Amino acid sequence: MTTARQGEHVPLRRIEGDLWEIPRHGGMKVPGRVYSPGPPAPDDPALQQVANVAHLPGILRWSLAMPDVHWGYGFPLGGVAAVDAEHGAVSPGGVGYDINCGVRVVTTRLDAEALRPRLHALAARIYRDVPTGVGASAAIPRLTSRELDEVLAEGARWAVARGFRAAADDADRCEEGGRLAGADPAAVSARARERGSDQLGTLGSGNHFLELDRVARIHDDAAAEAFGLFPGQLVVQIHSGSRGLGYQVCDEALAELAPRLASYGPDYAALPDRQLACAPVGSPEGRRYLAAMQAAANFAWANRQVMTGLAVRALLETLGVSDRELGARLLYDVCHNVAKLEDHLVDGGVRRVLVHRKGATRAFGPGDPRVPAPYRDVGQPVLIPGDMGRYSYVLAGTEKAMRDTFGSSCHGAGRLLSRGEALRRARGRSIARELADRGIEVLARGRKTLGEEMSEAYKDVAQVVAVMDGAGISRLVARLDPLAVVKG
DNA sequence: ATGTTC
Repeated sequence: MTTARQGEHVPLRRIEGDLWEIPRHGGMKVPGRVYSPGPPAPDDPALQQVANVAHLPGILRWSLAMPDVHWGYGFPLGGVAAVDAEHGAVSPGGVGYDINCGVRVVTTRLDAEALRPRLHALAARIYRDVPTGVGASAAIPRLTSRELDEVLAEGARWAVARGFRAAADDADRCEEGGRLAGADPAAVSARARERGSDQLGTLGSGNHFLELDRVARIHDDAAAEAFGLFPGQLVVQIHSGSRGLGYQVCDEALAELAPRLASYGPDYAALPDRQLACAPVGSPEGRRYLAAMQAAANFAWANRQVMTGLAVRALLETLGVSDRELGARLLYDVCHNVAKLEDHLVDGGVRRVLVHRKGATRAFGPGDPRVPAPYRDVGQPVLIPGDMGRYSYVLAGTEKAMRDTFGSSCHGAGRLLSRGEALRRARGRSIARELADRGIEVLARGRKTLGEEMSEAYKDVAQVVAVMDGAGISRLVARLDPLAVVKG
């Protein structure tokens, strides 16, 4: 039996519009499906990975790729793979190193332009209070072992209860209520715990950011109203994950699963890439990874929640406004690196599935009881960050996403240039100055991250979300333009 | 993404 391998061209045929199929071949259990503006490049290694993922034991329907697909560890970023929750395989590479990396948007009642004179002071205060960079720590006092257990079990709610919040109902406005069931703090190693204990409330590095944005355009009046968005509004956007704790959980799981892969049976032994290391969902190793991954996801939610509290406090104190005048509340919080147990309609019946979303955002449609009540007529908010020099988008999930993508959408702009190539092109330039000239204040620890993260290193996220909107997978609701960016 | 090769 042949298998899809790196370096080969994958076969592609157009299904309709921007939707393309990689027909089943070799050991693929299901076809691949790729959302792409125009024909995908057949030698794109990310497409080979889409075909590789289609070999996963228990995979259902398709191996999916969103329009921001990009080569990653084993699985592509921008990929979705749903497996049978009883007989399928769980794979750490299908989640990624940054477990529950995700995005949240906090809305306010303030007009963004009106606070321009205070913008620098505000950004500087946030930059002071939210530690940034690779090894960032000490946003709040180091967690005791007992506190860390609580964070790992309770997620966002832990931080809300300790006063880190926009409003009292923040956790209800997170996907899954800001907490994954099944999380077991005891499944998180001592080393992962050590790394996490001083990192709650820290931003991290790379594409992570905390932004002050202005609602620049409304695409859908009714949905924007349901989401509490209006033109000119100041909002806070946070993109971060589970920091060193999640990295350690992923790293240890891969180290445990990779050497055992063949022992799980012929389907596992035949996987075309060792980076697809996985285990049966019900195996001891699979269950342990799931329990640790769920705990790391809860850490990430608590992390974004603490940063929310720090940012809201900075707004209140720097602007000298009351809680009521600020009117901060969480619009929504999505994870885009996670595997989740969900019920989906498969072949005419409801089935329990484990959906791996790696660089992909849940996008549940209207009427779904898993969408918070205020948004249920519209569909869940789908938060898609762009690059720091252009814009980000708020979309809404759709019924079509439920049918065609296990309720999933894209997650961001997707890299255009490697980090190295971006740095070469940034040499001799001041990216901060270039952004300042365009009215965007950026505060970052060093020049390196700014070079790696400059606009031209990324695809235009407007083109990515246009594919999702055109295919009916998510609907455009609003565009957010950055005013001030805090980076690692 | 990541105490960026414990």
